[in-house]
Amino acid sequence: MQLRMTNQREIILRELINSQRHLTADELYDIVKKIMPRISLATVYRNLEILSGAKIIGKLEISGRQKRFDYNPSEHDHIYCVVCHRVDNLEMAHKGLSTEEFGAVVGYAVTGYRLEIVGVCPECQRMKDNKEK
Amino acid sequence: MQLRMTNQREIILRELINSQRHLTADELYDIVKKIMPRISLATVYRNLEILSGAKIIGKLEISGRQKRFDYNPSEHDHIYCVVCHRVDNLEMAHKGLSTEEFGAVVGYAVTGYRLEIVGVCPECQRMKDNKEK
DNA sequence: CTCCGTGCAAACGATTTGCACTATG
DNA sequence: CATAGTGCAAATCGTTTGCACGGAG
Repeated sequence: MQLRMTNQREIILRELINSQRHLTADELYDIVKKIMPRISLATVYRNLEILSGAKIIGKLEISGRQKRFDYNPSEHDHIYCVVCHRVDNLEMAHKGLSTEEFGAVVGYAVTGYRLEIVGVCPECQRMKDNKEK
Repeated sequence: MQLRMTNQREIILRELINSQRHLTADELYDIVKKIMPRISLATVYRNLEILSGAKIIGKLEISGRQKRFDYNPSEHDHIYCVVCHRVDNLEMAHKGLSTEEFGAVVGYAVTGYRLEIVGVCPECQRMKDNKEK
């Protein structure tokens, strides 16, 4: 199955990048609808899923209910506002700073952080090994 | 408004702690239903919300669609299995280790991490200042 | 007795899916 | 011209809420 560059996919991608923000599917839908009024929300969802699967954009599954999509697909950390729920990027260039210093760089008043290491647990490694035999 | 220790609240809390796992509301509901068959899922949701608000348990809003609740209310990091979606605790005692070393301690094969710093963004700080004047 | 907590069902918000149609490569 | 993608509506999933009743303090 190969990717086709449809009109709607192109506009969705372009508007996400132009926004320079971490939009939810429906925020992006509102923007794209102004350009292509007959587009459906389902199309936006489908394309965001496909584009993040292809590593063309990033997907954020953190900080609350709605997924947000990141115009920048490369690895980097995020900073989240508990009041308005916006998410900003943190450049890896500042690695080694404390969370407070990290926040200060982008003007945030830091109250905490969430760290989740991701991987495969011992049980699932074992199951995988068994399958490969 | 003060907290009452009802039968259902007691069982919900006890079973979450006994499990020593990070359960979703419906996983915990399945467990509790065996002990108290007429309990409703809404009661489980309400109590988990109240107990985490009172810092008696922790709430995890990361790693995917469903919230998970943590029997351990104190600050600590988590490690997430991409295959079975379980979440384990990481003890702060190991601070200073790399993410890979962190994973090795608990037997995980680490593939990455998610870091989100939490705070108040510059705009929201300004709004707050204005309100206080 | 007060009023917090409960069970039930219905409502809700975000996301996904089945279907017939369209259009890319 | 094959088949990936679309628009629409309905379905689904996790969670919340309104309401009348029940029980803890």
